[in-house]
Amino acid sequence: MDDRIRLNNTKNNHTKDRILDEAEALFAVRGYDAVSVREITGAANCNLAAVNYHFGNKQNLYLEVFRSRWLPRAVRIQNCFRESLTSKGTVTPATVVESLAQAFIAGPLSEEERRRHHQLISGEMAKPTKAFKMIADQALRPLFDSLFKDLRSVLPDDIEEEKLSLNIFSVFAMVLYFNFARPVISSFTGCEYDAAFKERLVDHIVGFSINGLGAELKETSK
Amino acid sequence: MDDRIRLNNTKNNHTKDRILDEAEALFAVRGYDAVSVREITGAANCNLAAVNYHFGNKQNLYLEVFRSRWLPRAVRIQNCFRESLTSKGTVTPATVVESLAQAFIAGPLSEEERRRHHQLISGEMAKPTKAFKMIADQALRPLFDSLFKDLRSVLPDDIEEEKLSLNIFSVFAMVLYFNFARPVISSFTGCEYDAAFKERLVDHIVGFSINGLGAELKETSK
DNA sequence: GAATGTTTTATACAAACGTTTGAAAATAGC
DNA sequence: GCTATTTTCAAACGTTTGTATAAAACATTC
Repeated sequence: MDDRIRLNNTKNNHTKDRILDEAEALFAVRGYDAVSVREITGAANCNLAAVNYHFGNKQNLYLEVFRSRWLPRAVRIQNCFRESLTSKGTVTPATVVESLAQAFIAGPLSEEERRRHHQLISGEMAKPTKAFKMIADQALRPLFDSLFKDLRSVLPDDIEEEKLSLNIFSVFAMVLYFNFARPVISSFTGCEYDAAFKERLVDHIVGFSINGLGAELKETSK
Repeated sequence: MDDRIRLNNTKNNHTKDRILDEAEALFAVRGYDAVSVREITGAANCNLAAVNYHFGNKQNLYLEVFRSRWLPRAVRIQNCFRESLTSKGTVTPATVVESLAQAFIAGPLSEEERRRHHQLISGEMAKPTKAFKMIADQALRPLFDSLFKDLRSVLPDDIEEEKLSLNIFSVFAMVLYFNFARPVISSFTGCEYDAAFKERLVDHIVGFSINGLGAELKETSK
């Protein structure tokens, strides 16, 4: 049967799940083509043929990684965002951006999960495969639409749809960039991605999104 | 000899150059591993062994693509930025951001060149190879430092280094994102990347960077 | 035009790839 | 405890991969 009953969440003893876990980790770091089936099955401690037995072929395994690992995590992030937003009481541009940045940068994922998550989506955005349509339809688009609604309700009525979209993309750009370009940012700023720095990052994104560089200017303008 | 005398810039008749051109185009679209040497030499209309003869091996060819194709383009973009900035006369946060966005989004590169350029750098940022250190040292870091200087001179003296760095990264985040996430943005906004849209993009980046969402808010605030 | 240095060619190679196979082992159902 | 089903296994398949080689073609110099 395909839908197996999971008796305990503690350990992952099923070959199929082990393969998915190891495949995800490897695909995230090195990309689809650079990872061989032998490497995956080696890391998962199972036979070479297991990939083809459980997933049909390598491509299907890659897709299944997104379906059964990436998507649920995207849902967790978005739930975190929504909860954070409602807990703040009022919906304002600032609370929306703050909740969003927090959910993505310091949200419910572990550091390792976050790294994987953003490496995988970066790979898909740079060179989309069949997986991209799935995550665009099931995660990106819904989040975008809900942000669109939220912000439209707290921004002036006469704001153009395009302008609003570009604003959302700009916030996204920062959130994604500060995640996927970590090596560059760490190297150029000398900052490690610890809890304190991530907090400052969220503050920065909120400040920049609401006030832009203008905030800095006003502070000392006479 | 390695340094050959180029008699005419009109056509690319040297095997070595043809290989570089075709390799770059293929690497940009599909990535290093997904492209075979046979495919490259096929596209370049030369013998399979030509890659190893001229570049030693495939890896070296990839590096040479960045050294002799990507870097010069980065220089062209940065020159365009500097010229645009000095032509504007005064250095302000707005003129810096505008010149930068313009150079990257509507700058000196052809559409095809820009696509390649950003696909290659995206690939390296997502999964850095040996090429990354080179372009970081020779292109990214110098540009970052010069922006740092420019903005420091027109922002309050007491601004922290880290805050300034994050501001620069935020502008970069948008510039890069609006280039490399084109498919997503086109799909979600319904806009083609024509000259008019790119102009609106530059305007948006400048507006967002200077005023953030605050600009939208103020427009209708009593 | 013979000699020399450079580039291109066809062909070969071993290694690694994704996938298939059929039998062995493990598990589940009764 | 036997049967039927599911899962694992070692081995092999045919391709494709990056690289090497040595002869041929071409260019240059004397």
